Amino acid sequence: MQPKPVETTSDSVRVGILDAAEARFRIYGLNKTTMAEIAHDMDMSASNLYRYFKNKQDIAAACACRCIDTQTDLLRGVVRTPGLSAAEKLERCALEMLRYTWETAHDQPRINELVNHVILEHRDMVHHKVQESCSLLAEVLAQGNESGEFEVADVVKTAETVHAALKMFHVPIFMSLYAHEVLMLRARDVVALLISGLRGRDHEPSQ
Amino acid sequence: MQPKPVETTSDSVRVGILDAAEARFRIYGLNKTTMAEIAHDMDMSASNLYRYFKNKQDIAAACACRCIDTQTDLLRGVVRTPGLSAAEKLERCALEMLRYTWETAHDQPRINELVNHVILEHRDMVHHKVQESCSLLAEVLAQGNESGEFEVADVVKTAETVHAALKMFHVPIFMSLYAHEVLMLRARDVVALLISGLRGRDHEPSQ
DNA sequence: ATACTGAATATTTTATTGAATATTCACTGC
DNA sequence: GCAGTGAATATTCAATAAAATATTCAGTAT
Repeated sequence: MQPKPVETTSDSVRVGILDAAEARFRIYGLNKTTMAEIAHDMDMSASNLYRYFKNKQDIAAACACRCIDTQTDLLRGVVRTPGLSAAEKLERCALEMLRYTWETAHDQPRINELVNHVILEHRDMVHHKVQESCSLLAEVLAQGNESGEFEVADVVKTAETVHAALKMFHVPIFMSLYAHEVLMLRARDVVALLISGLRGRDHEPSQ
Repeated sequence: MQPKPVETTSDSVRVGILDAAEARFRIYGLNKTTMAEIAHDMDMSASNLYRYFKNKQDIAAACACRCIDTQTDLLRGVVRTPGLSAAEKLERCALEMLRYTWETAHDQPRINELVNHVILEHRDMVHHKVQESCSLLAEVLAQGNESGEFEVADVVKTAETVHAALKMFHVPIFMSLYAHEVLMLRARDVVALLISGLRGRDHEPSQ
């Protein structure tokens, strides 16, 4: 009477394959990692990998998905931290996200390249990630409304607005264009200006 | 006693070459345009082009520079329009820039690709363009301060902050990720939120 | 000296092909 | 049926040579 083992065996193999693949992708990148190598790490034949994944692209996509989830988890961690004001959470969200994006872009260029590549054929993954981020931001805005810090009419729409204004700090391309310090200061400033706006009485989302 | 003709001849040839090159770049792109073709359009030999430009990359760079200047001119047009409030100018700046970026990305993909390529080896061009944009935004903020619409302590720094928050709408990559309408609405919302913040009394730039 | 050219040379792009890798499939042991 | 394999086939990569193009240069005309 185990609790929901469902497909324990098959699933754990899948996870194992992803772990092995990710480890190699990190070091050698997607193109320089062969199915044979991943299979060898798992003590199986290359052909057997196809029992768990449709093809190599699918393994890459699943890896990218896990990376993106890590980002969302990070945000969730901040948003669900007890004892922080909404304004503090908003700032931490922006700065944590920036830190993570920066570090990934610099310390794990291979994985970053992998994610960028996968995203090209899975636009929906980006939209899903953005939506999750916005949901979390909406939570913060709602908290701000309750505590009286903010006065936001439409938390969902405004979350999207805030997310758009912070886009620059989420996107790897900009990481190589500016120094880390500059980005941190800039992010702080943008958040401060946004918070100032969220307090305002007269902000009306269009339509 | 002409007024400053300086290098009239040589300069007009340079402009002619750039016009010819740009026309071909627009249609065929940088790589599929040869020096021989540009030279033929100008009724000269390919080797003679080198009297006016160091090499092909330089012609491309000069073309990219002209495109970027067009953008800045657009912004300047909005900022120097008489009879608009600072808030109206800010919104028009954002929307005009978005419209231009969108149209360029969609109608002139070759030129866009050219600019992106050139930017890689001339980072300074980006920074210069950003600085010019920020100067113009700073003008608007200063106007807002004078008219009482805004209360901005450091117009230069805040201009950079506003520019960062609007980054998403200036950068071609995002143009293919969202529908034009969505971007327009989102830009409007971001500007509205920023304006609301610029009115606030308590916004302090960090450091 | 300035504006220019055609021929010579250097560099880049393109095409080709053999090798490496991805993917499929018929088959084995449980 | 499920988990797995090795051999066969399809696709992609990488090295190379050939062709196209960029760049230089010696020289002409004004």
